Amino acid sequence: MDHSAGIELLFQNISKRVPLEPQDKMHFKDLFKLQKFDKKSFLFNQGKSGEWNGFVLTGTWRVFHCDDKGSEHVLYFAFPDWWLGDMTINGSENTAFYSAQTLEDSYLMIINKEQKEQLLMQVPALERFFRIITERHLAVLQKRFLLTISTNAVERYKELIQRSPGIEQLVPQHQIASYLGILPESLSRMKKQLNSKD
Amino acid sequence: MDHSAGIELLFQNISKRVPLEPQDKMHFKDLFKLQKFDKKSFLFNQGKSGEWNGFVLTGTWRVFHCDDKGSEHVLYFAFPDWWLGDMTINGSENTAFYSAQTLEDSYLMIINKEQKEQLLMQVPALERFFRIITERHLAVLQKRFLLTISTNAVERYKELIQRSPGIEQLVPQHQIASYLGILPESLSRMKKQLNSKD
DNA sequence: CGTCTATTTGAATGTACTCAAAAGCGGTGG
DNA sequence: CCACCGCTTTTGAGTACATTCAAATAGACG
Repeated sequence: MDHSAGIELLFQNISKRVPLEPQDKMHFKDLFKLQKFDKKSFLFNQGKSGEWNGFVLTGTWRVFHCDDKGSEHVLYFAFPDWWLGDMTINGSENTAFYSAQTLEDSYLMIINKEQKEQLLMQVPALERFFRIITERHLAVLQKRFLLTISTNAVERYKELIQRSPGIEQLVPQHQIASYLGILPESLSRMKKQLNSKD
Repeated sequence: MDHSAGIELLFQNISKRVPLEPQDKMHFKDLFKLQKFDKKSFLFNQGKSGEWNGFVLTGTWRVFHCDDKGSEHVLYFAFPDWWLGDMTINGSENTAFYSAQTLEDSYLMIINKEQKEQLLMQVPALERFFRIITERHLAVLQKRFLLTISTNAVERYKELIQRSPGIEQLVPQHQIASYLGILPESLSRMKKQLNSKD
């Protein structure tokens, strides 16, 4: 994986939503950096600066928040071709509310938040792109939220493995439990129940 | 309340996030329509077209989804100076996933989704505006989601009345229960408990 | 005043949590 | 190659929180 291959994947990802002119591509060619992340390293870290956004080239990531009681809650997983970012308004302090950690060695295209802001000013197509994908993220989370308050963990588990088949090969079970909003013990019991019904 | 007063409020709302040129204002002056909604009427309706976005001038709204079992779940309430819209990707069918209903007589500035898309193309500042407020909505929902999976209903109730003091005077209790993701009976019991502890 | 809806109260049930401990699994060093 | 360590998953018993179903009370609106 090298820089120009990463830029090309990034370009393809954006082109799925908005048309990009060659001069637009020139603009972000230099602003995005390729970076390798070792397993278990962080792109941003709760309570710290959180000034980087990333586009996943390879590897699986988890974005999570650690609450006052010390429990971690997975907000989402990110796979190749996904975007990673913390868009928190964390009061006056400008610290991240979430942490992003790789589950395995990973390559990202990363960009500084300030530079991203500048880039969006210069390239209206990108502003449009991020408006569109943010709307999609919001729509997805709205449905997940409704699913969470209207059904039990069994339904949420079924929905997840249907929506993301193969996720159980990529992500350890206790983190899937965290994503579903339940404890690892509960997920284990649940799966036992489901298997016994075959 | 007349059209130019509505446009003025809308202009002020947008100006809080992005600078607007006089010619930008000219652009949407005619695209936004003032409309009065009687109590209990809808801006968009689950399963139907859902082609209107709105900006609340007066009145309180609820946006909710009705699940397969027939239960309604409040996604959010909207007050004056808030935006209303359904941004669902509902598969191939282009129908709304949510309904928006007024709790009282209300005035909105409304715009057709197609016209809005055109407007965003023409006015980059507006594209930027909607990117920013969508990010904020996402950030708010992320926190609400985490609160929902990490705490019990008492904590969520306390958080709500702290964040929106006076909401209990505007919204009936069973709809607050729905927003919290619990049944009206549970909220009633909860409040009794809380009162007995004073 | 009567009807319709919202709220309260009660008893029984279900779902997931807590605390505790055992079993499984993967990686590392001897 | 095996033994050990740390981490993940499983299992168990008891508990907390919110639901279900049912009925009574209170409030709002015409």
